Amino acid sequence: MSQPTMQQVAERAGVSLALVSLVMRQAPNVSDYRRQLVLDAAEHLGYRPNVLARNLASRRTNTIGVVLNDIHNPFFAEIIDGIQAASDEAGYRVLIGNGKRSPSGEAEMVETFLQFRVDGIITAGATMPMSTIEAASESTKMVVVGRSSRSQVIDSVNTDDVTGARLAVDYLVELGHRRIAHIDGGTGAGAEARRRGYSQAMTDHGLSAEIVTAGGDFTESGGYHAASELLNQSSRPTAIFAANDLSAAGALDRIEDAGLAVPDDVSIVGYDNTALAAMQHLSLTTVNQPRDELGRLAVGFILERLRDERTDSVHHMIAPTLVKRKTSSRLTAGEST
Amino acid sequence: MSQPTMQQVAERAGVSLALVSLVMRQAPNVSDYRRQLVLDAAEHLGYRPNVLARNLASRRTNTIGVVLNDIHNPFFAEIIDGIQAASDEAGYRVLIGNGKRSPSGEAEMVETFLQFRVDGIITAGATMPMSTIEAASESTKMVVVGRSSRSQVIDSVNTDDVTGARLAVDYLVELGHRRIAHIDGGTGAGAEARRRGYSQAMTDHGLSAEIVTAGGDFTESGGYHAASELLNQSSRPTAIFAANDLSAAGALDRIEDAGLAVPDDVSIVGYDNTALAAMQHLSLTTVNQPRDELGRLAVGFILERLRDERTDSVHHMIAPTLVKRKTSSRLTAGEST
DNA sequence: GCGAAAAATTAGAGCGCTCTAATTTCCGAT
DNA sequence: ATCGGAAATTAGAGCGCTCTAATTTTTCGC
Repeated sequence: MSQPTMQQVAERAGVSLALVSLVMRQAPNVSDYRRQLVLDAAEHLGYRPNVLARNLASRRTNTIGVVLNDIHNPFFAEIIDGIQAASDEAGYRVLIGNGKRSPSGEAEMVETFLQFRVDGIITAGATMPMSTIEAASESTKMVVVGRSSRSQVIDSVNTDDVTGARLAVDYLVELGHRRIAHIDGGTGAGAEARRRGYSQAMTDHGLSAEIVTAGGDFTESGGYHAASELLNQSSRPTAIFAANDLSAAGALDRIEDAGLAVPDDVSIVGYDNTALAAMQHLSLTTVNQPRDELGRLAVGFILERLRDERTDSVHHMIAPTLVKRKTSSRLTAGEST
Repeated sequence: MSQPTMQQVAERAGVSLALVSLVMRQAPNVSDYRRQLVLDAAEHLGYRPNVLARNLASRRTNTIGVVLNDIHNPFFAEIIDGIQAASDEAGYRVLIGNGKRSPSGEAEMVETFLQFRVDGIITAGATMPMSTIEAASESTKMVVVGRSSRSQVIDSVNTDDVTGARLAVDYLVELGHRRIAHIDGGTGAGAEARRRGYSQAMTDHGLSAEIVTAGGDFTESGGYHAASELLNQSSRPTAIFAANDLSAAGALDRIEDAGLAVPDDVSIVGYDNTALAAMQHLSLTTVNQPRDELGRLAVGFILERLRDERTDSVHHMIAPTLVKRKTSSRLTAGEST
């Protein structure tokens, strides 16, 4: 399992170690003749640069680490696309870590990436304490995606969740709904803001008495159980605004289990506009977050910092939009009873 | 951004570099007194081991890399759980790479992991040439998951796809279906075997004349388009066996778009039994692959090799099972016309 | 054909850690 | 006190690469 080293390549090519290094780093000022000698020797030996040694010596890894709160949540997986596209363009490789939906799981992945000395870390939907993230920022460039932040040191990219939640509520009210319940995201990233947007919007519409929140956790089963709770109430809601698509899907399941129809008996609005929501079979009305753009911007912020183009923190907030699909409809007479 | 080193910790603790190294590696034979001195100094300085240097010197990374064919496919994401659980137990960290559904994307991730000198690589649903994988196995321990292999050097873990496909066809035939079409997985991992199992089963049931395969690619949109193709045929199938859940979901969408009902007009069976299929709203009849077990076994194989407990290759094949849900039903008189 | 500047190549000192071998310290037994 | 072996600690040589400074070779104007 021992691999050929630069030294061996150098010997075979009859040049110095340093020249091989220059060739491997695509440096200019290497004659075509020698370059070819080196490349041939490397090829022949099956030489593969040892990134560990290279990074140790150069103090750069050309790698961006991405810590996903939950690899099973399509929202996070979709952010990866934008991250990868932007990283590819910039010549950075991306490594992914799964936080297993727990703050400690996320923190461990951050620690792993720090030990690998990655050039930057993007956390998507992080639930770990901001202090953990700020501490990490002393060692590498950190960007938080999908979680609001007013940190003086950490950059962030996210959509305006308060507005997003309002969008959902406004729309449901417009459809005639009044008993609009919310399945929240618990301690998940963005959950608090969405909860707040929901409450504010309800209050603005004079529906503060109708505010009902069931505890979810951004998972399908969480949504399922929260919906159970809502259905067991004396006056069940005619509409549910779920904090993300996954829990909206869970709620949908529960409602259908109860023999009720969506949207005829209950309207549902999700959040994120993941591929899941777009499936025509589900066709979930939801609040769109531009995942690809979120990912691209996050990479951009890291690159800016790596190039020392900026040192003060930036908080980029994107306006969400509502995507109307088939899980929402005008309140009918029968429903309101 | 410069980090404290062992040297600095040693100076602050008033001990040698070597002693700090011993403490960091949890070596025995270090007095409690000195150990505490070192730990305090490390704590105070915010010392964090440099994995690059450690790995370079020790020639081990304690890391397993996982290359997913497609991070958006829940089947692969679910395999991660088993991999992570088993790795955690063994004290290995796991890093994930996304192959972006392309052989070259996968190969690049393998190369990245090799350059990082990970101790082992698990490829899930790999579509890259076996030769690429075998080449990589000269540098690290490789395991292939979800793709059959009879390689003399690479270990593999997968379910018996031929049998799985038969299970699906047998069941549909049992329900009275004869015009059973297949949406395949194109060049995806396992696609060939499932296609073969489908054909064999159809033939065994005397239905070789009914064999119809539409080209898919393991994605939702692929399933959607393949279903279009099938619906446009003169005699449309009464049942569709899709090569995975994602394409089954796509087919479902297309069928509903056409104003047909599932399962009343067309029965659908998927493959993988991902969380997607289990969603009650979809409730997809499908062939179960034990994702968690696949992941755990894969890690186990790597560990065995790392411990030099085995050098000859192992091909572990798990028997799939059928999970009957709501997208399949007995053929009714109306359908067969 | 000569000297100076430009281009190409190389020597060598790290990067931060591990690990073997050597050294020092500690202890109980004599 | 003294000795031997076990326990604890340390010196120092790498691991495979980068990068600055120095050296050698080439190029070109006159």
